[in-house]
Order: sequence, then C-alpha cells, then structure tokens
Amino acid sequence: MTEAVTARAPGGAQAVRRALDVLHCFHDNGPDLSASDLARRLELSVSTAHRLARTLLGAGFLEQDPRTARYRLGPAVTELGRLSYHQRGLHLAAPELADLAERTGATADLALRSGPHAVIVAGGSVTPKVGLRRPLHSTALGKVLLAWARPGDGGPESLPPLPAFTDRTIVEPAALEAELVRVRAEAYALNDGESAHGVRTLAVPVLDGAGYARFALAVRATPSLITAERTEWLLTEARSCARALEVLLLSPAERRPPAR
Amino acid sequence: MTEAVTARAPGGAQAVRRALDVLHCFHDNGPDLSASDLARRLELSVSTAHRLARTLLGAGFLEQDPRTARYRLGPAVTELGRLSYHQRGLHLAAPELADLAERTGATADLALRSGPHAVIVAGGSVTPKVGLRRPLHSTALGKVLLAWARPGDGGPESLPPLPAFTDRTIVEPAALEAELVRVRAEAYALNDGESAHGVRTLAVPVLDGAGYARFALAVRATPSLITAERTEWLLTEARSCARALEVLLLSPAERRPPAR
DNA sequence: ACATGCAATCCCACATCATGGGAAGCAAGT
DNA sequence: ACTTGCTTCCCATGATGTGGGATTGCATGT
Repeated sequence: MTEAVTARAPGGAQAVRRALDVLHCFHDNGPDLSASDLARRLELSVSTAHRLARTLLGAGFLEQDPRTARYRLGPAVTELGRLSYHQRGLHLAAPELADLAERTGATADLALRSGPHAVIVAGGSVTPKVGLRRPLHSTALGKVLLAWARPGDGGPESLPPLPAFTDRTIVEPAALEAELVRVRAEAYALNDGESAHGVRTLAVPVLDGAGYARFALAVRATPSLITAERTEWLLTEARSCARALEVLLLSPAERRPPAR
Repeated sequence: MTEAVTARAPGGAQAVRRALDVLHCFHDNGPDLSASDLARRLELSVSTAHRLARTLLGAGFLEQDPRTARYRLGPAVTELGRLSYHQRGLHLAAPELADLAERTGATADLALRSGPHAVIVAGGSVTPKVGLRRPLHSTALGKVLLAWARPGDGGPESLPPLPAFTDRTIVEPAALEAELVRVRAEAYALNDGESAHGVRTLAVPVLDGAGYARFALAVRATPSLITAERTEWLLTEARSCARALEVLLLSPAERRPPAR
C-alpha cells in the first residue's frame, strides 16, 4: 500500500529506495512504528527492516523511543524539512492564506505535489491539517495539480488505483480525464463530497511561467458556504490570492508575465 | 567536511548512508548542486553520485531544475518535514517565542540537536534563521544541548574538531568540559562572541522528565542589551518560557513533575 | 566555425555489500 | 512455566551497487 510511491527506477537502487520507503511509512497514522511493523508494511524481512531503521537512526532521520524501542521521524527530517520549507518561501504564504481564510470564512490550504499525492504545506486556519497527504483524484487540490501537471511528474495515467472514498469519488480514468478537461477550461476545480461527505472545495492553480501548477490553492468549507451564487466571488478571491502567491513563492525568472 | 555526520555504523548500510549524506549536502550553501558537485563533496565517483541522486529524485526527495539539471531538496522532504514539525508540536512554540522576544527585545530561538549540530527549528523574530545549523561547541544553544545531552546522543567527546570562529571560541576539549560543568551548575549557558563578534546569547534547556534537554531556548542580542544587570531578569523570562514549552512540546508522560 | 572543457547520462564486468534465514536474549501476556 | 512477539546479532550466499570509461550535449573561449 505504501509502496506505489517508488514504483519505477530499476537502475541502481534498492537499499536506498527501501530506506526512503521506510521514511514514507511514517505518514499514515500516529504512533511510532517498531522494526517489525516496518517489515510488515513494506514486505521486507525483519532483518532488513531493522538494519535500514538502524542506518536511518544513525543518520538522525529516525529516532527511537528509549522506552519502547519504536521509531519515529528524527531530527534530521525536521531539520531538512524546515530548510526546504524556507527555501521554497512557504513561510511567506501563511499570512496570505490567513487573510484569504478570514475574508471568505472558509479554510484556505496550499498544497504541492509529491508523487501521487497532494500535500498540504501551509494552511490559513489554526487546524493543523498541514502535512496531510491526499490522493490526487479525489480532491480539488489534486485535480488542479493534475490538470496543470509538469511533464516530468506524470499525468493521470500515472496513478493506477483511484480508490473510492464516497459514492461521488471519480474512479473511472476516463471520467477523471474528462473532469480535468473541464478544470482546465474553467480554470478551477471543484470537489463536492468526493473525498468526504459534507465538504465542498474550490481550488485554483499557482502557475509558473511555463504554465504548470507549482502549487494548488484551495478554499474549503461546508456546502452552505460554497453556494452557486458565491462561487464566482470565492474564485475571484482565491485567484487574487494565487496571484499574490505567484509573486511571493516564485522567483522572477520562474514567474509568468504580469499581463495574461 | 560534510561526512562527519554519519561516522559510525559499519553494519549493513553504505548505499543508504551515502544517499542520506547526499541529502545532508543541501544544508551548507544556497544554490542547487549538480551531480558532480555531490561527487566532489562526498568523495564519490560521479557514477555513484549520479545514481544516488536519480534514486532520490524518483522518490521525491530531490527535484531537478529543468533548465540546469541541478538538484535541490524535493517535495518529499518538505512533506515529511512539515509532518515531523507538527508531530513534535513545534508550531505551538512560535507564539511563545514571539512573546518572549517582544518582552525582552531580543531574538528568541528554539533549537534541537541533530547529531553534532544545534538546529534552530523555531524563532521569535521574522528573520528566517530557522533551519540554520550551528556547531554545538561555539553556541549557547549547543552548550545547553551538550550539558544535558541524552546518553545516546554522545557528549562533548563525540565531536572531534572544534573549529574556531572568533578568538573567543572554545577549542580545547578540556575547556569545553569545564564550561559544561559551569553551565550545569548555573543552569544556563552564555555565549559571548564565541561564534561571531558582537553577539551575546543566553540559553536555557527545555528539560524532559529524565533530566535531559529536549530543546534549547536562546535569547540573543547585542551585548548592550544583555548586560550583567539584566542577565538575571532575562534568565527568569527565558526559564518561564522554557517551562511553558515543556508543557506545550512534551507529552504528560515525558514531562518532569511540576515541583522541582 | 572550430576546438576545448565540463557535466549529465548510460553501459557493463567485478566483487563488495545488502539480503534474509536463523538463533539468542528479553519482556509481557496466558 | 510456557507461549508469543519483539529486538538484536551473526553469517554464508548471490544479488546488487560500484566506478571506470564511453557518449552525448551544452557552454565558453579562440
């Protein structure tokens, strides 16, 4: 389940790929994982999982609870994460998102693409949804990231399963493709209860100069807040925020020209 | 230079350790690194560096500038970093630090230990010093982390070089040991121009129930702000903040009892 | 235009290094 | 006391990562 992340790349790797898969194991849920847990999840022998964990431990990418001997993400991850967070300028996004959330009364989320997932990297609410990983096909954020995907990242054909979360989730690849055509045509994505009931989301892209989505910006609330009448206004607000984020997050060379 | 991080651990690793070293390369300086750069820094063959980079790329831990083909930290790092940041509750620390900074007029920094470095993970100022990595022996933060080091992390003997940054930097292991005795006795660390001229820093630990420092909290300013008369007051403020952080960052089971 | 240098990328034979089975040691549950 | 499940270490096997070299492409300098 956790291994579709690193599907390809047959050349010269295995230990490394497995070690990185170990790190990715720590997304899913809360508590610390034991070496045996890791072995089970990744379908490795206990020996191998244990050895990988020890190596990651020695490099600070994992740390071990002294009581339970279980592993969790270590200081090196926090360290590199903070570094890349600032390198991307994401700390500049928080005030903009907070402002958008306040004006609209909704939750504002900024996500980027990581392989087959949309990852929320900054949020306009206090709720720590940040760090959350959502599938691309069942979220407005994901649809935006797919609709304007960079060639190297792979389009919708690169994500085989398409699991259903509600009865509205798009599971047919053809239906997803059609939806993406609509998203590109209307320049926004809508998610109406496709990942969870009672949640409606609008998302717009943060585009770079080449026309690809570097980030996706979402406004999320209950359906009563995101009505047909308010949609146009919400989109205007969201697009204005996305425009601001283009300036804040992208270097001048990466940005698209001011006039469209 | 960048390799003292992963000194030991002879058993069952190499590819993995090297790959993690590649990630650690992205601390030091700003711009993206080419595969050849990595090979030079880590003293690897270009083939190997290139292969490791491609593997990390495939897993999303690196990304490649389409123009220059150089590498930088990828979305998976941002993703895992945000996750571990929130798992550690570090987003709760920012308001406390801002408050401390405002009350004292100084800069407030929170750091944790990552191998032989103190890493600033949250700051009370707008200045993005966050993510910065400082040596343990030449900073107040580092002295605190060393003085109350957890057994598994290694004491001062685990960091061989001790480079000098100013004429005041402690370079003798014996002198550092003596300084740590003083730090433990007085329950705070002082750095008076040992890492850079014209900067004075006070640091206190954020202790867990076992008496080890989980974090270090520093108040940093010009010497004119941190005078002998103000030291006691600044320490009271800092310790009060550290106490609050103990509650915010540590689970009840990890905390030490309220009364000392 | 041509030569030169540097870097990315790919290929392949070799032997080093990761692999997983096994077993010892420990803790907790039945 | 017996069982269960875990961490941890050891070790023979061969799969896997290694680095030299060849190729291509993109600059820069002449």
